[in-house]
Amino acid sequence: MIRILLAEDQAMMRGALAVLLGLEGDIEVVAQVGTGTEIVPTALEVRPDVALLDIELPGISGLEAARELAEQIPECRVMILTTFSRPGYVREAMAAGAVGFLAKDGPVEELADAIRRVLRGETVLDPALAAATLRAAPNPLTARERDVLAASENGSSIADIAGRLFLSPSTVRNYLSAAIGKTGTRNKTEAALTARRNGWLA
Amino acid sequence: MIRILLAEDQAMMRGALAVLLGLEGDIEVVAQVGTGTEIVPTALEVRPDVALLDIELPGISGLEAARELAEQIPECRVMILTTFSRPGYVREAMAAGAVGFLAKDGPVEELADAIRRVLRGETVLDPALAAATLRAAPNPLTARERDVLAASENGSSIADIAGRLFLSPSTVRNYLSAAIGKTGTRNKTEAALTARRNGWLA
DNA sequence: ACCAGGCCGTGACAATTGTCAGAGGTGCCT
DNA sequence: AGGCACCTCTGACAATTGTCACGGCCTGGT
Repeated sequence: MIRILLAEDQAMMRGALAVLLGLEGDIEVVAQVGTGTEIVPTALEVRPDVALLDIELPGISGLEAARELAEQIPECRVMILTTFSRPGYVREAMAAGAVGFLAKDGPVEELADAIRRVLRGETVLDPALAAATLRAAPNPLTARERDVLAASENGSSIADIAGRLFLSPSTVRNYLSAAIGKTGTRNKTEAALTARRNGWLA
Repeated sequence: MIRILLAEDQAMMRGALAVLLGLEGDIEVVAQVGTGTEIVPTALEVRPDVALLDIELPGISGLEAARELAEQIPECRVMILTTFSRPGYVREAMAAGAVGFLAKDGPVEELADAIRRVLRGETVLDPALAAATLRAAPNPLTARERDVLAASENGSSIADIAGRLFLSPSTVRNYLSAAIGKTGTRNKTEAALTARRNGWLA
């Protein structure tokens, strides 16, 4: 029996996947969590063979959890299951030690088979997605630029961001200006959107 | 047998729900679509008892499709299944003639039962959500303000929006200013975000 | 020890954005 | 006919944002 830990924030999706995987004769969902924070503690307890992680979760992200799992439970294979096939996500997932990357816009039928394949030691990654990721520019933003962009995502003013990050408004404006240049956009809102779309934030 | 039409853009979610509902002895998923545009034509063809519609779909939205279904196939019950329990969505769904509103963050187990209940003529709507919707202010934005806000969601400049909507920049600025006032925000980005969050757009 | 690159800041300037006070026009309701 | 709500536009002004050029402070690599 393949023991699975399933991390997904949308309860209905989580439940549906759990039932579906449970129908496979050789797969057993031994734990389900709805937040990123629960992933590592739960995994330490149940010792799953495969962790199936969404990226965008409350608490820590699935990518961060993947890094921690790789460190603390190296024998547990990590597979990322996400809504967005963003180049930055694929890159980060692989860097975090994931051995599988599946998009939620693919057919469900692939899921169980993908799990079996990663357990056999194979890497599951759509070749077209891999190529697109390699073709796409890697994250050009510095850590500080990422911070500032992330802080601007809710439409905050520069003064707000400066206050929140304990920086001077001028500095924030400089970082934003740099980010606008690097993203090839025209203002901070566009910059934040494209950075997010490319998976360059969080 | 209860005949279901399932509209949901995320293939994995759609497939999982279809399998799950198929496991129920009295339910049969007779059609699955991934875009809003396909809903009405498909429904006209297969004549489902219940249409289970996501709101945010490519093409037309589930809410628009619900309105059309109510007109063209009044005997087909419409149930909305959505990620976001936005007050504006609930309000619009009910106004569009939907008899059920389910959030994807609820348990899957409720789904089949909810379908049976709407078919018996009951209305399925979480009482707490209904109360929150009634408590929340109804959409205060005029049609034009909505247009302008929606056009500003991607971070476009006022000049861009004006060009796209064939309005003068001054007019766009006025609408945005009005929207900022009505949403109680400080700039167009915040205004667009809160309007979207409340389900006041599209 | 030196340099490159990142971090933090300043000041000045131009462009964009947000506010306010107008002034018409339409269509709907009473 | 009049009132009302909405649409469209203008011009002026203040505030915010974006750009540029600059200087200083660390840190890691050579």
